[in-house]
Amino acid sequence: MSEPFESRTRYDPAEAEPRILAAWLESGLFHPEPAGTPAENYSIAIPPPNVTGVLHMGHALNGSIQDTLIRYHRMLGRRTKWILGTDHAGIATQTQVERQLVAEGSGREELGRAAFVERVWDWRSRYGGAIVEQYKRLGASCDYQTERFTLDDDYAAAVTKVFIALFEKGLIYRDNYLVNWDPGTRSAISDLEVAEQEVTDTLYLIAYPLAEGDGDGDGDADGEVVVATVRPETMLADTAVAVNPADPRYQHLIGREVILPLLGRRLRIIADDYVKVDFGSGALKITPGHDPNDFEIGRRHGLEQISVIGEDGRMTEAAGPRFAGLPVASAQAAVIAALEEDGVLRGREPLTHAVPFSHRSGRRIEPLISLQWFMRMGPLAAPAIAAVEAGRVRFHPESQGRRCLDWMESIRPWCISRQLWWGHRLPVYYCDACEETYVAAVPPARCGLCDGEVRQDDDVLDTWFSSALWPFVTLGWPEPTAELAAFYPTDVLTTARDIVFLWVARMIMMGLEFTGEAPFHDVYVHSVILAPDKRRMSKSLGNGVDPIAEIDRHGADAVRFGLLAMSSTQDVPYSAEKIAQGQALANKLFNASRFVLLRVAPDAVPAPVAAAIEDRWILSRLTRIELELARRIEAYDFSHAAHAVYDFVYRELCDWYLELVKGRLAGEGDGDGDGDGEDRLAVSQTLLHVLRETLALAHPLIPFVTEEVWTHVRRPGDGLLAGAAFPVADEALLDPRAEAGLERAIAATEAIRGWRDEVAIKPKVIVPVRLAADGYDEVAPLVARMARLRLETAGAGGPRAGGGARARAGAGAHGGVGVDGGVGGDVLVRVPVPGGIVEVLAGEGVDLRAHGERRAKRREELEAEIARAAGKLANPGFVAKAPAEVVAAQHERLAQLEAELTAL
RNA sequence: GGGCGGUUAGCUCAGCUGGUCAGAGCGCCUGCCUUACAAGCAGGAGGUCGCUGGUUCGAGCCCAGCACCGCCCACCA
Repeated sequence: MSEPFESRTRYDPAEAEPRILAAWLESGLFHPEPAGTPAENYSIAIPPPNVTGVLHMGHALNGSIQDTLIRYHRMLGRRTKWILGTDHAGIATQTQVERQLVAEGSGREELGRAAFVERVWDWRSRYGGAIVEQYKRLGASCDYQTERFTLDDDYAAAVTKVFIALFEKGLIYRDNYLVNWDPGTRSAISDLEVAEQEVTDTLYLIAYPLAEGDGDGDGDADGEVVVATVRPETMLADTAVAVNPADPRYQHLIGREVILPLLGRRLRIIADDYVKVDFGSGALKITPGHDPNDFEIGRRHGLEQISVIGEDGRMTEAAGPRFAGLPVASAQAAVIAALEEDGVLRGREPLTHAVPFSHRSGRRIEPLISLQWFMRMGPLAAPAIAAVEAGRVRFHPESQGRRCLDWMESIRPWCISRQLWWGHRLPVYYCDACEETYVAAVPPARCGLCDGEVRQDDDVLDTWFSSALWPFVTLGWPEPTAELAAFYPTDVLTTARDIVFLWVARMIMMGLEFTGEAPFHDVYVHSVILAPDKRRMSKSLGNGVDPIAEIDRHGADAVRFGLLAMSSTQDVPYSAEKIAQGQALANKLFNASRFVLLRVAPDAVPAPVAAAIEDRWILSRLTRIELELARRIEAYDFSHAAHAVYDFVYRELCDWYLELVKGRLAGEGDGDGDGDGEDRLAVSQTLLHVLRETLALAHPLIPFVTEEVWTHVRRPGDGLLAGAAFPVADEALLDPRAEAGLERAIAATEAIRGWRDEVAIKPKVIVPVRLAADGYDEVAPLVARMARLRLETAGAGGPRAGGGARARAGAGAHGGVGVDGGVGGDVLVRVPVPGGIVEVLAGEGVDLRAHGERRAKRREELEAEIARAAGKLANPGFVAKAPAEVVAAQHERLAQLEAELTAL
């Protein structure tokens, strides 16, 4: 009713959104007081974005999904909490700050650990809040009052407690083990942070001469074994050569020795099934110190583990004086040169194979043996597997649950220590004097055995270790807080599939281990939004689309709607069209609301008043959309939910209902001349009711525009729409008869409009017709209105009271044929509509030839369809085996088609 | 090497337990500045549903094989 509606014909999100957001934040609606039980309440823990991060499309989609769920449940009256926070993101954050230091001509080593960590905190306080502000732009109704950070003191204390508990349980241990060494971050990383890439390397064939006097008794150095490798520099760490025990070429050599070129070490020839007979020469050099497979073989055969590559990416002393100190790349060249010199290089050929790369730094992984902390996962995975199998945690789609199970069932130890400074430092202390180790929250002042100094382990925990505790630590665990009691377990976890193992599986394990309950009962795994070119969005490709820029351009509702509409369970390319569709929807809703509010009496009470069939129809359709939307949201089917809202608003509400009631609102009423106050009030009440319910049901998906319009339709005492109730479908309003009637009316209207267009009748011309069709008792006037017809009664000679008054204005002025009254029974042409025909009594400029063509075409269609239906019914198999109702439906269809054909 | 998903209108995608299921948005063509919206409204054109067989009275929808495309897992130097 207020001024914007009178003047503005377009919804302006840039103007409205900040205002609405401020109102939401101020309302306190996003912050629930902890009370009630988790079963009554609804909570979601946000996947904590990296504190360094900026909002990308994945966040935007994930945020839109979570906010839709959160707002929906809040409107259902549940006490609703969306747990917000950020992740310290060890490697990512440290790298970012280090880069800054380098730019300043400094570095972390120069700063020292304490100062560096200080610097990161400083950085975080300055730039760390950016992404939270971006979530606000999206309209995310997180609990901004209780934002958490994975490195806060309380959080750190919880992490320490967990570490100690798992250590005491024997699940955390320290070991020398072959790890994925990332030369970029100069830290070990876990298997999950490694991604393989195809690389073409050179495969070198190297001859290892047989050692003398070791088997055949004649003392000759009578041969050689050729091995193949793409990493010749690692040969310096070889401790054996392996062959397949069944390989006839080598059987006689098993147990003998070869001489390692360059170093002269004697290597035993061992037999192991792992070696493939048909690959390369069938002999495999064994390097336990630098190859995962060789490491396993080495353990099986009790071989020594030699490390020739250090954590600094240079060759170690063990590589021998010629190579020690060289960077790996130069060492490779030097080794090749030396081998050639010695005449043992037997060949080289290109080999394309998969090689591990660091997800974090992009550098090629250097497998090497390192003293690290590990976590034994089997005992933790077992209860998680049971929970997923029993359906206590359900994945959507189910295939992701299967995938998660597969991973958990073959889970391996997790390397949890990282050689970084930014993170949760291990609560582990060593006494160097007596080599005692202490694992404790509070370190002993001095060693309990020898009274020596103790020092803390330098390493920090993998970021995912703390992330795994997210759903319960954010709520206050290990303290028995009110928040924990009210909101744990949470309800659903939504994410893309790339962190199902990295994060989701581990959360389930840790939740079960430390709280006895799975942290959520549903996991919704959504699409990855690809770039429009169908490749992954990436900085290096430069094909990313910035959601904030899209919000600036099209509004948050448009972006939310678009993302939800394009999402599915598989990857989807970003669709600018869907965003545009969302923007159009917001605008449509805005203008439809203007239409209502500029006409409806301010004193009208919103109430469903079924005064006419179209009222009963829209109320019935509204009820159906309410039922559908609730069903879709609860099934995590957001794409259909979005499209359902769109279709309802466009098709049913705007295209048909608003157009249908325009006349009644203008006071044409039931034709008594000067408008019908009673009917007008009824329409007003219904319109207001439908509008309010439409806003409410669309609100979880497109919160801003609905909230904006709500300010104009709300009544005294109504609060924000965000705090209003989601419409409860009133099934008493379902009205199949009204739906069938309108369905027929709409089909007839469309048929006549199509005909009009084809025979070139001017849009403004009112065409006099006689309706000779069944099923239009209640809706004939509606068809007349929408198709711009004037209904004559069969056999009558003059205009009817009902249609006459309405038709006069447009048609009379243009002098259309026969619209001056006095039309007789002469039928000009016949137009088929469902259930019969419309007899056109006269028409201005009807293109008879076009009409003829159209009729002929329709006749052809009908004949084809009749033939098909008749054919089916003539098939004895069909009649005998198909369900009776299907056969009956086919009979009815045939009858209708034939009736239409006859009428033609 | 194993597993999963996809192949439907020019483009991006819907199509539930087989029987009006051949659809939507965008794009395209035609007509309308109809007093909510011209970033709008009305109408229209456009597809042998990847290929080949099979099951069935009936198949985008089920089965088998094949061809492409994508993703995940995996220890072939």
